[in-house]
Amino acid sequence: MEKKVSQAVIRRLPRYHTHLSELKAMGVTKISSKELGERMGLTASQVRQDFNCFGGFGQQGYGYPVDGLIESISFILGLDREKTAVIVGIGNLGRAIMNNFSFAENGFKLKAAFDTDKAVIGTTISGVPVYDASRLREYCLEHRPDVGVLTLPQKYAHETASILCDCGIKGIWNFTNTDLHLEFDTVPVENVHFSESLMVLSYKIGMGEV
Amino acid sequence: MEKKVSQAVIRRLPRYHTHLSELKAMGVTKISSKELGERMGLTASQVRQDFNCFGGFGQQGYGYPVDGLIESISFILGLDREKTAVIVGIGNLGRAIMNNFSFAENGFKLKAAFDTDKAVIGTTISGVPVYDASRLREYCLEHRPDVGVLTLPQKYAHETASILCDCGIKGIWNFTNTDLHLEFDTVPVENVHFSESLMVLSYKIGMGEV
DNA sequence: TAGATTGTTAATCGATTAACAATC
DNA sequence: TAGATTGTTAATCGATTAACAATC
Repeated sequence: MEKKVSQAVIRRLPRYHTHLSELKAMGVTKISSKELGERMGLTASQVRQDFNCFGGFGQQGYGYPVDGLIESISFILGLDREKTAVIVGIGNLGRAIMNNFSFAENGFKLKAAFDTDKAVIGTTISGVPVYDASRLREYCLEHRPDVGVLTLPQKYAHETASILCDCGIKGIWNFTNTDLHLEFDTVPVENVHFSESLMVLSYKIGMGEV
Repeated sequence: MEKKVSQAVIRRLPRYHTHLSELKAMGVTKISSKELGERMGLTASQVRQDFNCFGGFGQQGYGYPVDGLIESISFILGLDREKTAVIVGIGNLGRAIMNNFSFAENGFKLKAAFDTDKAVIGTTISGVPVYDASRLREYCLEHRPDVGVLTLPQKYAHETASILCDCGIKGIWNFTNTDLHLEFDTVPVENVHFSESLMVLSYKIGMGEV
């Protein structure tokens, strides 16, 4: 937080977090920028530059404490703060996320799900109640969730995002294969676009590039 | 293909493809770098630089033909080539991808699925046969799929990736929340890490940044 | 022709890498 | 102390933006 942290660094922070957590699970307590860099495919220099964005945490001659680093990164990313979320669209993907994804690991609590299918409305999935999608606005105005997860068909993405924004949502996690950015540009959107990812893989295969 | 295309450009190509396809569906046949840039949140200059990586396609005074651009990008990304894939792990996520994701739109044909659950082995999901995971190596050696999709539990990710690489897989589409890059660095890996994405959103929310 | 917009070169900006003194 | 590794500055590299002549 001391210095300005660039987008490029922010995008790497989750990877550091994942790798450091893995190291911690293996019982590693200290690591050098060189070792960590090798593990992640970064230069030692870059690792040190990145970590220095949020204050020197290393010890000259020894390296960085794994635990301290994880805590630091968690703080920067806001993983240690309690946040709430709702999910809209309980098809296969929505269900997959509700059943398998650990919101808790990132400090999120999934409070409610919404769908239009009468068969699921009123039920509970992984302990989360499913409501009628027509009640989304009402619910959000009352409970003020922080994040909306969009796992619904693309054609409903914009109107739903619009409702969420109206209700003061703080961020949108967008799984529909369309860009929301510009229409609602005061609300941060994080996209998970399967299709774009597979297109990049298609390119990499063709070129034999890594 | 004429000039070297940088990683940054490649990452933008799928977005151009998506936006141009949307425009085409709306009946737009020509677009200027300025308009397209505004739509996507890029400068006109950047759009022109990007397109010029693979040969000038615009017409001075008029703009770019939407169709020609889509074709060009499809060619660069290799979307027009027929590719095959297998998916390993038919939990909620695997099933979601099999049922909802259009491999065909990206030129892929999903040929087989693998799982360890006796209840699904021998069945068919969205027209794709499900085989016993123990037969993965045998299948791949015989059919030589281009891409392996990993939607299985993290702890099996590495051994499975290892088998796929042994069998000459050309690329891995990795949905497990772990990095495969370095262990198999001759095979391109494209990661879809939900957790990393949500962490970035968590950061954006905290900072109020877009 | 006049207006618009590209293709392309030059200028700027930012991110990565290298180097090294500070210090544990 | 000697060895190792950080913190940090300087150098390099690459990507984005600006500018403008070419031309449809």
